[in-house]
Amino acid sequence: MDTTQLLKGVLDLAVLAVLDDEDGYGYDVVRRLRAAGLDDVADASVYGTLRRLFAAGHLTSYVVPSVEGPHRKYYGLNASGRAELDAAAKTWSGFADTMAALLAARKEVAA
Amino acid sequence: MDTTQLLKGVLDLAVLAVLDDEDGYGYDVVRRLRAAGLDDVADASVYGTLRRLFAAGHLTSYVVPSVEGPHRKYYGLNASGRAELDAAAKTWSGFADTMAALLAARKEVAA
DNA sequence: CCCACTAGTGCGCAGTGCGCAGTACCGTCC
DNA sequence: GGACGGTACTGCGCACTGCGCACTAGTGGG
Repeated sequence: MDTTQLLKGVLDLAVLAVLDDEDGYGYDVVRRLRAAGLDDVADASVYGTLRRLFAAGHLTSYVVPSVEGPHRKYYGLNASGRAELDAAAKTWSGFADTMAALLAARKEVAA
Repeated sequence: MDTTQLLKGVLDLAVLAVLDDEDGYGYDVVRRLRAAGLDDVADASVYGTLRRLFAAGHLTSYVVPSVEGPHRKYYGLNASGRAELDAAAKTWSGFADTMAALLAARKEVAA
């Protein structure tokens, strides 16, 4: 099974969740997601997601110069973002529950 | 949040799970998935998934004529399919757990 | 000087679910 | 007996989104 396909639609949620914890910039969000267990997220995906969420009006953005490299573009949740996070989390939970029920109903091959 | 995106990569798993329960044909699998809570799966997606899984060697197939409509193309899991189901279920569980942890870590806005 | 790490952007591709149209078989209703 | 609706499957092209890869650019080290 391809884990990158599982990310479809969920990466938004993951990024929102990470940013709700604390503002962050792309490179850092990638690290946090990896640390959280999403080992194989590609950086391009995260940057793209951030831009998409920003364009959708869910994020605020501000640039902070760095002493150890190029500037960092920080992103943070605004009200719309928090609402979106809430809604997405709810949708996800419902979906996950449905899948869990579907899997529980199958013959117990690997008990 | 778009539920159709959540299905990406998971539809295989859902179809495998449904077929593990009992052999079925496309039209029927759609109904079973809908009944299981996956309300908005499109039939074309299920047919496509079945063909893909069959092409991948995970399914057996046999045609059964029907007295109340066109023939039905039944699909069933073979050993490879069951192995795939097992692996996919495991992958999914791990992924779902990771997401759950990520969501649990966020500030409790909607306790 | 070249390389590695940090940080971001852009382009085009790939997988997969969906919409929609079409085919075909059956029973019913007018 | 022809139109219609439910059953059942196929095919085509589109949309979304994650990924690979190349590129820019700043910093510090061998």
